[in-house]
Amino acid sequence: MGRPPCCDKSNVKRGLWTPEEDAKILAYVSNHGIGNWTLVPKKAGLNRCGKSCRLRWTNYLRSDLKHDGFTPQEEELIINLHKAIGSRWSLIAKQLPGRTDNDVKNYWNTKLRKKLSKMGIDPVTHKPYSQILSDYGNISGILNTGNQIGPLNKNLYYASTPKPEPSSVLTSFPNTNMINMPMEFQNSPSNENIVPSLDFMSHQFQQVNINQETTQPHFFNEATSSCSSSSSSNVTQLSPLPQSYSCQPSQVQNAPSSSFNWSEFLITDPLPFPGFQQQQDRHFPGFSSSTNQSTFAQTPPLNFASGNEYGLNQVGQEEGIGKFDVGSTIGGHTNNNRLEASSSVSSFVNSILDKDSEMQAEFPDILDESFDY
DNA sequence: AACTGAGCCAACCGCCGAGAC
DNA sequence: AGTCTCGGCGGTTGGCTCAGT
Repeated sequence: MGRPPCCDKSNVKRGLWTPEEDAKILAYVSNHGIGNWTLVPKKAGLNRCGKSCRLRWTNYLRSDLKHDGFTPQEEELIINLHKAIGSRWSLIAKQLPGRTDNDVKNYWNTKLRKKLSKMGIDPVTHKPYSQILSDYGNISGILNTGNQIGPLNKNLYYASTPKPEPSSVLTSFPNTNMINMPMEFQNSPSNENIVPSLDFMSHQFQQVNINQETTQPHFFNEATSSCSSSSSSNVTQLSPLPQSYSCQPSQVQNAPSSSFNWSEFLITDPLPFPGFQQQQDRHFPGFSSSTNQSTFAQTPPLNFASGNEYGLNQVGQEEGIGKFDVGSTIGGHTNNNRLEASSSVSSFVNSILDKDSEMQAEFPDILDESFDY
């Protein structure tokens, strides 16, 4: 039953590609075009998995790819799109001609994330660290029920946090409530804009000369983990944290002891995206979470490149770079063929709106709160 | 010259939805 | 209807390069 396997994975070559192998793929594609990748290794005379051939082609060999460095315009577009839709690298890459999702992802991880962090902006939430502290402290103060369970575990912290600079100034947490975040709130997906991100925590600890043995808050010490990023016990059975550092549901070992129905808060697509509401408000004054799609379709086009709030170089709008033209796609008014958003993007936006409405209904108090940059 | 650590990036891993069988 | 692969995707890793010591 089913198809035969595409290749014998134990007998295929792995690792870096040689120029000869590249030439074989190029020759094959130029003669036959791209189609069934499982046939490519055999027909091209390669001892590689078809999936590996496809990746080599899409990420490196395609003739339309750029291999030079990212421009400031591309850089800012990536930042703005990441702010709007998170780590949907393929969607972001579609707005950058000649770039692959792998390119964008690597560039983000190696350059942009650090750059934002140095500027005092949390690269996950795209909010200033000071505001995250403020938001988190306020929420924690309101909802603190006495549970002292941290959303991040020690291993994750150590794995992600650079060694403190010897010259760092010894301070303390501005608001100790942040280490006592109530469990109920940690597990609400609507809390994503408020839970301190890993990057934020990393940044925060760079400002603190931590004596790991004596002064490190129990926030990081308390939990143990069976997965790479979350604690055990009842804290992280379902994680509200962004996908990049949350446990997969299959990794959950123990059912929550609470009668609270956590499954109600599970969403398969971890919306909302940090900053999306701000984007709506910024570009469409009066556009509320409850705005329906027909209203949305009548709004002006989104242009994520129009802002320059990070102090980076202004995007070259004269070249059309950065037109994330959601409005025109949905409304059917396309003015920029080169960078027109795909239908998947528009449906993606629709799903955002749907989720947003659901979240608004379920957590009105939290989502009504505005976040200003 | 040798070693070390950070930066970078190509490639792999594992998950998922769609569709073939 | 159930099983399986394919293709797409995001996350992670391995190895190369280079600067600093």
